[in-house]
Amino acid sequence: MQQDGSPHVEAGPTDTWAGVPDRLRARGLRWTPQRRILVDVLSRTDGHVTGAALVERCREVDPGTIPSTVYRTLDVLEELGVLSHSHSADGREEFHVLPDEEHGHLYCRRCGAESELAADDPAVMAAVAAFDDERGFEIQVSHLTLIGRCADCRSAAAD
Amino acid sequence: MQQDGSPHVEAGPTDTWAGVPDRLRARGLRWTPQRRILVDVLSRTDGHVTGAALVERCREVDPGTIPSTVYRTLDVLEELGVLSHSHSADGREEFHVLPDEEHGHLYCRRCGAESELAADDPAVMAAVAAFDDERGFEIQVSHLTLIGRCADCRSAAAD
DNA sequence: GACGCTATCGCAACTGATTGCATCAACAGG
DNA sequence: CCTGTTGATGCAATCAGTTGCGATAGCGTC
Repeated sequence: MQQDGSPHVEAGPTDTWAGVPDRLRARGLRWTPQRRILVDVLSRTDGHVTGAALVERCREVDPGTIPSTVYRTLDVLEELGVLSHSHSADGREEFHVLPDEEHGHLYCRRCGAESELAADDPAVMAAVAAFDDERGFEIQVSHLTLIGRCADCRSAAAD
Repeated sequence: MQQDGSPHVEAGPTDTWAGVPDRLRARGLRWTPQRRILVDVLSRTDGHVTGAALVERCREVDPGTIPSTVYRTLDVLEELGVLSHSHSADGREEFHVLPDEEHGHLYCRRCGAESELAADDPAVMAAVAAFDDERGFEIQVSHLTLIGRCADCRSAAAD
């Protein structure tokens, strides 16, 4: 099933997940059934998911899934670089699958609207540049959650 | 004890707390012993505190303090505008006493260093201006926690 | 000063996430 | 294929914070 003769190496998302077992072993870590399930769930996930949602999705596959195992595996995978986490407006953990574009979030505290913030958004780039210039600080956009008021709510509120 | 004859109205932090009972009642809300304790603790607090720390400090005064009461009162006080909350780098709640200058936080994910970010910091102002211009979004600086790498760690790490 | 409305409290259960520890099993080496 | 090392798991306890609900009590009104 894989003798397609094509010599080039797949560098897409599929390959990212396929390489995980070996990358773990190369570090002296192990490839276990529990990790296989989580990676499987993650590979079918795009964008962001909360930790709790991942636990639940793993439980659909294996009802015996234990939360601590999931969270510990997420830590390992984050160190491996295949995902990153941030905290949503309410402080809960949110995981981002890295093959997706790195991005942060914008959250309006009045209407509750949430939108993504691409790393190449002009405002984000300006902010990143400002902190780089002024303080030499490198903002991790994937962990960025801005809380405030959106344009609609600002014009709606006179106060 | 208060006939100092001075006609001007105190507008400092002391006054902010002293006015809380009436401001609550003016909204049809109530001034209770539990709220008195929390406000007392807050008035002796400057900068930021976690919710858990506030619960503990209230317990020092009244060992019977119940967490849910504290958190609910904190919500009320936030609505009143005497404090605001944000989430620290690990997602835990952090409360800011408003009489202090509004500020955000900078957190280095490598060395763990944390520093304050004044609202009038050049980089903060540039970021706020960028989001205002580009999206009409008003960043709430008091809820701002930037995660990334500080200048020291960037130069230390070649990678 | 007593009354009644209803905001607030206390409690218990629950959610999301973390930690310590004894046990188990992945996988490298023989 | 068997064995030993040690990383990972399961479990139970714990932490931070939230929610629903019946009981209590603040405070405006009579």
